[in-house]
Amino acid sequence: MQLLFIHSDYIEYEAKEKTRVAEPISESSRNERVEEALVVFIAVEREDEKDARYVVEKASEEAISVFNKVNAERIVLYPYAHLSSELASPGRSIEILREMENELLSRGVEVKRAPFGWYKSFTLRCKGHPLSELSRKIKVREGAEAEEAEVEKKSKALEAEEKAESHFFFMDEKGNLIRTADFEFVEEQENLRKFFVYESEKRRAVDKIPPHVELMKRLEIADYESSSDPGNLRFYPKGKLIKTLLEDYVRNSVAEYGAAEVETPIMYSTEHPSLKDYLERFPARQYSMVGKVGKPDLFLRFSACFGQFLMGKDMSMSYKNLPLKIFELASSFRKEKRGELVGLRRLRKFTMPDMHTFCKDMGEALEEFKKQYELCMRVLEGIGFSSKDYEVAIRFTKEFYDDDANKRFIEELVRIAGKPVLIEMWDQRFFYFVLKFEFNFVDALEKASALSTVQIDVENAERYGIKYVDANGKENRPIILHCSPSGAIERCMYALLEKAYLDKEGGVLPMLPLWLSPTQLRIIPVAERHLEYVEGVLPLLTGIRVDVDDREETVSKKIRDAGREWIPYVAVVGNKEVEKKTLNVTIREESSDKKQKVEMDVSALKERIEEGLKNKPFWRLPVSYRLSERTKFVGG
RNA sequence: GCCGCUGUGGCUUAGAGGUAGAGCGGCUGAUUCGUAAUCAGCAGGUCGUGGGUUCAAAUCCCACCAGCGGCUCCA
Repeated sequence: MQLLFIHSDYIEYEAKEKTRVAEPISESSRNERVEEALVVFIAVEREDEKDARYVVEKASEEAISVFNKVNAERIVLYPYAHLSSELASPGRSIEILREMENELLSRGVEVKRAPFGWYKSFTLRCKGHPLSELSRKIKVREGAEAEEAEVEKKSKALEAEEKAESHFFFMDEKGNLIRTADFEFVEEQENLRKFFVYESEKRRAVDKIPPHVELMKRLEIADYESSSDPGNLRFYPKGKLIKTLLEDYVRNSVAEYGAAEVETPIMYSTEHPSLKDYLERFPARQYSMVGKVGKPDLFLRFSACFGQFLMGKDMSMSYKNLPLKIFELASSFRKEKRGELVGLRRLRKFTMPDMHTFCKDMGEALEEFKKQYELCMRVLEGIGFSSKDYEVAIRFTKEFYDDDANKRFIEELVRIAGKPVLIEMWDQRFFYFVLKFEFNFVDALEKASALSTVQIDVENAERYGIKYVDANGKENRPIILHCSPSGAIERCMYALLEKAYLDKEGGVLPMLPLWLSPTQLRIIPVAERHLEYVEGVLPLLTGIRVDVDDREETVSKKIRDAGREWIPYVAVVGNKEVEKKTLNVTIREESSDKKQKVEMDVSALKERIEEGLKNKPFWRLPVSYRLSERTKFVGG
C-alpha cells in the first residue's frame, strides 16, 4: 500500500463523473470541504490482498502517528490510484479502504473518506511545514504469501491426486507385467534402471554442474540472462539456428502427419470459467499480469491447450472430419520454482510443439494414440535419438488396464518399443487423462526428463464445450489426444548436448547431428596464398554451411579450434590440394583421437554431406563465413 | 519457495584484514606455417549489488541478486 500524507489547511473535492468501478454515493456527499485535515492519498496494491488485515492495521497506525505529530484535527482518506502501478482489484480496494476508515474511527479519529472510482476535482492547501508532506509504503509481512498459498482452495482434482496411489511395474517385450522388485536388469538396461530410480527414489548429491550448461555456453548456443526472470534464456546465433532447425523439423513432421498449424494467444483472462480449474490446480505456477482497472487479470499460457480448446469449441466438427489434428509451436511459460530450473532442461519460458487430436470415441483415440506413439519415435529418430537413447514410460488407470482389449493394446506398445518399459498404474484417475506415455532421456547426472508424450484426455471436451455431430445428427463430446512429438525444443537441445557429453565420456568424439551443426564443413587454408583456391571452391558447396578459417594462425591451432567446435567435416588446403584440385578431409564421426584423413574431390565431399542432410531443414550460416570477421559472443 | 554451497577483466582462475596477479581470449607487431595451443608487446578489474564493522574490506557481518546441489515440483 502506498500512502502520501499532506497536512492541509483545507481540502475541497467534487466527484464529477463515474468510472467503471465507481462506488455508489449519495448526492449530498458529492461535494465536500474539510478544514484542518491530514489528507491521506492511498493506493491499495495487489500484494495487500494477501494480508489485508495486517496492511489496514499498519497503515492506520502510520496515519495516526503522523496525525498526532502534526496536530491535525481530522483525517481524509483519498483513494489515489496513480501512486502505484500494481493496484489491487477494485473490489478489494474498496473493502480495504472501508476497513481502514472503520479502524481509524474505532481509534477515535474523525474520518472522512472520498468516494472510490470517481473522477474528482480537488483543491488542496498544504501547510508547508517540515512534516506536512510525507509518504509511506506498507509492505505485507514476510510469509504472508506462503500462508495464503497454503489456504488456497484446492480443486477436486488436486485433492484426488493427493489420495491417488500409483504402482510401478516393468513390462517386457513379451507383455509380462513384472513387479519392480522382481525385475533383473541386464547390461543394456542400465538407463532403464536409472530412470526407475529417478522416478521412485531419492537421489544422492552430485557436485557437478550439468555438462550441457557448460556446453551451451562454450559452444555459443545459449546462456542465462540475469536481467530477466530466471529460466528465460538468451540464444546466440548458433543456438538460434539449431533451435530454428529443430522447430522446422518438428513442424514439417507434424504437417506431414496431417495436422493443421494454428496460432493462438499467449495470454488469457484468469476469469474464464474453463481456465479456472487449471489455475486453481497450479496457483503459483503462472506468470500473471494485473489487468487495468476494471479489466480482468491475465496469465501467460503454460501450454497451447487453452487456445486450441477455445478454438475447438467454436468449430463445427462432423464425425466425417475426425480424427482432426491441430498443431502449434507454442512459446509457453511456467513459473517453475527457483530451485527447479536448470539450463536448457527446465526453463520458465520454452517452446512446446503441441498437437491436439479430436477423436470420435475411445476406439479411434487408441488407434490414433498408437500412430502418434510411432510418430514420436520417428521424430526423435530424425532429431538424432535412437530408441537406445530414451526410456519409455506408459502410465494408465487400473480401470483402463482391467479391460482385456486395453491390456493387449499396452502390450502392443511395448512390443513396438522393442525393449522393457516402465509401467505406472494409478488406482484412480486424478487428472484429465486415462492413458499417457513419455519417452524419457537420462542424462549424465542420471536425471530423467520427458521428451515426447501423448495423453488421452477424457475431460476437457466437456469442460470447454467441444462437440462434434455424429452420423445420427446428434452432438457428442470428442476424446482429445495431447501430443508433443519431440517435447520442448530447448529440452531436445539439452538432450543432444548431454548425449554428446556422454559419448565423449565413452571415448567417442562428441558432436551434434550434421544437419544441426552450425558449421558443417570448415576449410582451413595452410597459408594465405591458398585462400584464392578456397574461395573458388565455395560456390560449388551451396546448400552446405561452410566456413573458412582465414585467421593468421598455425594449422595446428585451427585444427584444434575446429575440433573444439565439434565441426563434422574439416578440410585442409595446402599446395598439394591446390595442385590436385582436392580437399584433405577429416571426418569427425569416423575419427577417434587419432585423425583420419581422406583425400576427396569437392563434388564427392558435397555428395557425402548432402546425403547426410536429406529430408532435413536447412538454414544458411548466421555468421560470417570468414572466421577472421567473426564476433565472439562468449569468451574463452 | 525452503536448506546448503558459490560469485574476482569477455572466459578460466590466484589472492583468506594492509598497493588485485596470471593463463586463455582481444588489440599491435613479427611469423605464412601440413593436422589438438608460434613468439613478443599492449590494453582491459565498481572483486555480483547495497549496507555495516574497521585506521584499512575482494577478504569479516547483514540483506538482496544470480548460479550450483538437495528438498519439492514437472499441467
